Parts: sequence; C-alpha cells; structure tokens
Amino acid sequence: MKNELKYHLPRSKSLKSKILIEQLFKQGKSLKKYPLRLVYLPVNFSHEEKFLVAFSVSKKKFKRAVDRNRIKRLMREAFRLQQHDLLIDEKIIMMWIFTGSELPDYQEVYNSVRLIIREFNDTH
RNA sequence: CGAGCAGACCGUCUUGUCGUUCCAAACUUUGUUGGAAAGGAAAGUCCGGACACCACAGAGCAGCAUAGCGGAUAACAUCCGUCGUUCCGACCAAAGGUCGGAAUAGGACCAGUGGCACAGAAACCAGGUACAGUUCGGCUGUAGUGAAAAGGCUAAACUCUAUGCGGUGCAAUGCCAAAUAUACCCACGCUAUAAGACUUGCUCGGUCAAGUGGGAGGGUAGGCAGCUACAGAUGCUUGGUAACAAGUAUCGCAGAUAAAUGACAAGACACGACAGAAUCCGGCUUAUAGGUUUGCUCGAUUU
Repeated sequence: MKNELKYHLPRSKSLKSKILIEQLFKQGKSLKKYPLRLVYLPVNFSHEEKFLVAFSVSKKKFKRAVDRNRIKRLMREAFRLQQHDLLIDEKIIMMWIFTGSELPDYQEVYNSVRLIIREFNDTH
C-alpha cells in the first residue's frame, strides 16, 4: 500500500508523441480553472503507464525561457503531488496549459490543479 | 577614510522533506546506495575557426571583408606592442619642444568622376566690380570673402590599389529499425540541335538526363552514433616589454531531446539583479541588484 503512494513522475509518463498531441487538441475535452487549463483524451496508447502528461506555457505571453521553465516546473510539481487524487479507469493523455499572463506562485497553481482534478472526478 | 575614472573578480548560502536526468556499483528486477547536474553573459547570432556534407569546389566578372608597421593565434573585424595624427593638462618658451593622459575605419585625391557649409560678385564646365598697368585682347597685377579664387581640401564620396573569401550548417552527416510520395518498377523515347534541371549572383565551362503512358502503394516521423577529453581547467617553473608560448604536476567539470538540473519549509545575511545549456571552441556586442579588489587623480585626517 505504501508503495502505491510514491510520488514519482518519471520521464516515461511524459507525453512526447506528436501524433498523440495532435489528436489530443483535435478531439480532447477541456477543463478550465484560472490560471490553468487541462486538455485530456482517453486513448489506448502502447505504453504501460496509466497516463501520459505534458505541460505547456505560451511563448507569446512569456518571452524569457527562465519564466517558462519556472511555470512548467510549478505545474509539474503541483500535479506530481496530487496525481493519486486523479481517478482514472482507462488510459488517458493530458496536457496542462498555463493561460495566465503573469508569473504565478506555487499555492495558486496547486489550488488550480486541485480544483480541476476535483471537477474531472465529478464528471466521470 | 571619502569621491570620481579605468581594469579584474564574485554574483545568495545552510539544513530538512519530496522529486527529475545521467553515470557507477552491488543486488535484483524497475526499485536501493553513492556520485555529478546551466551562465558570466548560457542571450544577440555580429565576426573567426574546428567538424560534416555537396565533385567539377574550374575560369572571368560582379560582390563582400580588411587597411600605418611589427607580433600573438587554429583563425579573426580579436588581443599585444609600437609609430603617426588629433584633443586635454603641466612645464620650458620666439617658432616650437618635453612629459603625462585620452581618442584614433590611420593605404591612395600626381588615374578618372563627384562634393566643398558660412562668408563672398563668383566655389569647381569659374571669374564680377574698383583701381593701376598694358603689346589695347573677354590681357596682367592689386584690393575684397574664405580652409581653398584654379590651386587646394575631401575616399565611415564613388573609385583605385593591395590582401583574403566555393556553398550549406549538427534539423550537418553515418548506421539500425520500419518503410519506400520531387522516390520505385515496366514500356516508349535514344542522345544531334534547341529547350530543361543542377552547379555561386551573372557569363563561359562542366555535369545530368529530361519527357510521355502505365503499375503498385496511405506508412513512418523511433533508436544509436555525431555528443562532449579537450585550441580543457587549476597551480608552479622558464622565455618574452606584452598578447602568449613551452615544460611539469594535479583534476575530470551538464549532456537533455519537447528537452532533466526542480518544488516546498525553516534559518542566516549583504535581502538576492540580468537571466536557462542544445555540435564545440576563440572573440565582439547587449542586459545586470549588490559586493570584493588593483591602479591613477582630487579632497580630508593622523604621525
């Protein structure tokens, strides 16, 4: 039981395939809670993992690479610690997108992730 | 001690918890332990190389770059030294010279073309007025403006001279898997001319076959190498005015691929700026809170 609750988020769970990403944006559903947006799609991919996840920040809104790195790391960390709250019964791919226009703090991102996960669980 | 200028350097730290990438161990199965993990600019992509591919990469023109001299270097538009020129300050002083500091795209205007502010009648195919002279000519001299009146200045003006430069960039390129979409297979066409494609912007030269009809076929976009051990870093010695070179000792210092190097909490103080590797080096340019330090100048204080 303790083994189940380790908060790893290794590279094998990151969404890399261009085809899957394209499919995700064409057919995926979207949940929004400022300043984040989650796009997800149940897809039967070939990996062993239960889900694949990616994080994205607009290059137009944040021109400096340092800021984009910071936001992606905050989103990644917030999701890493709450990944077990997400109730999923089929394989799923998802993309977390930061839609705000100012640098957030960690608490803000964490709360937004929590709300979106809760809403996701309610709709399933 | 304070201020200014110039140069060099550093550019948050400590602990804990939870993580990410790579490497190495033992063990064993995707976990454990240990180690390593962005910058002085990683940025702009402005120069110079290394490396890779393109085989006519050849000739001429065009184009681009550089510009006293000498040196350093793999190379440079970088760096070092030195001479000249200009400016500032001090001293001596008749012109000028000496010392210190700063700046400097600093070859050629006896090849050609162009430009020459203001002032001035006139400024680059010139030439007015007044006076004087005169061989009586729209000739000569003087006055006057100006840096310059026909002889000069100007090439961060065209240009000329000298030297250098083939093109494309790691999304290069090679291999494996899978596959065969400017590709493949079959038939016609049959190398002469023209046209075409490629080769550096153009010309010459060179290379290639183009073209028409039919066939089957809807996939992959993943992995490995390149990829970080080297014009490598640090210390010492020697040579050199210096840039730098040689020798020697020690060290191993990111290698990701949609892209790791993080998040949070507590504490400390100077309260944290600009900012994130992407083939690799040498420079240049731009951004940068704060701090350390060296030299020079000025002021104050103490002995």
